[in-house]
Amino acid sequence: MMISTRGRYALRVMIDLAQHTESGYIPMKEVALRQEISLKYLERILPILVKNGLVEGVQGKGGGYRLVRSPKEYTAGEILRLTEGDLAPVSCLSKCAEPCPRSAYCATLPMWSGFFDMTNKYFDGITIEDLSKPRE
Amino acid sequence: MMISTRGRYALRVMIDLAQHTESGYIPMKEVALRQEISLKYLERILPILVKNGLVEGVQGKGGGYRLVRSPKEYTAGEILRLTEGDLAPVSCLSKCAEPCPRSAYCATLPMWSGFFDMTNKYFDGITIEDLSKPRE
DNA sequence: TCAATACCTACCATGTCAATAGGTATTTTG
DNA sequence: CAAAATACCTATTGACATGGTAGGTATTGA
Repeated sequence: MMISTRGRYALRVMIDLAQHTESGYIPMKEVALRQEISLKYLERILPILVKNGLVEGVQGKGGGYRLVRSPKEYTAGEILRLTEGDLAPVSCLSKCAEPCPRSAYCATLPMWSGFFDMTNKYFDGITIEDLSKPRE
Repeated sequence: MMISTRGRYALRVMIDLAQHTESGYIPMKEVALRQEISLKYLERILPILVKNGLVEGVQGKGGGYRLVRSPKEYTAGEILRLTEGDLAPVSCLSKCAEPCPRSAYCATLPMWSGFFDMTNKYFDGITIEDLSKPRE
């Protein structure tokens, strides 16, 4: 299990916002209802997206959230890396890991690195616009 | 983080056994020393490999473990799926998950499925023989 | 003034991970 | 036969992450 609900919910919120861009600011209450996700939990995820400049939040009546860029300018990779920390398949490749003394001769490290690269490329090749379209 | 130490250690044990096939049965004590892994922890991982027929274990003095196939006939994918359960990136794709009621219209499911397939193909394309060779 | 909203912090229950502890069963060897 | 070496088994533990919930405060529009 690599992607937790935090990253998955963040993606679904972004998709939901993309599907309602013309409606101005969207309250999370609506998104929570549509997506069947606890509002309280979403309220803990959204600040990550706000602080990193992916969405804009406006308080008060009539407030809510909206995307600050066009949906095609967000990649799934960007959103997942923010909410999940990173997409490293093993701890030694995580950005916050201390350097492994075995790395110079580790037989499996190239395999993990290759997978890591592939993972980032895969998710960076998918935009919120792609995900917002109805499925064929 | 997708792959835990269990899967990583299992791979390293298999590689170590592959690098010492000519020596008959290899005691885990030796592998633990070479790989700098706790013997007690390895002893909890090996039964998984034995029960699934990947390695053979012989008790008693002079005993140990050995591969039952040629190193090129094991894939990293096979070993990881055994020790990690499966390689599903999200819970809804895990084999032991109850069916998700949103699957028919979930906007992100195809992305996760595509990644799941890619993951399995990547690790199924790497054999223990590949990993046993010295790095270039 | 009130309602609706974002935003904030603390808390909690559950499960997994990574390992340790302390054995038993089996086999070879002296 | 005794001892050593090995696989094999089960219970326990501490740390941590996950997936929330609870209970607020701050801000804004009507």
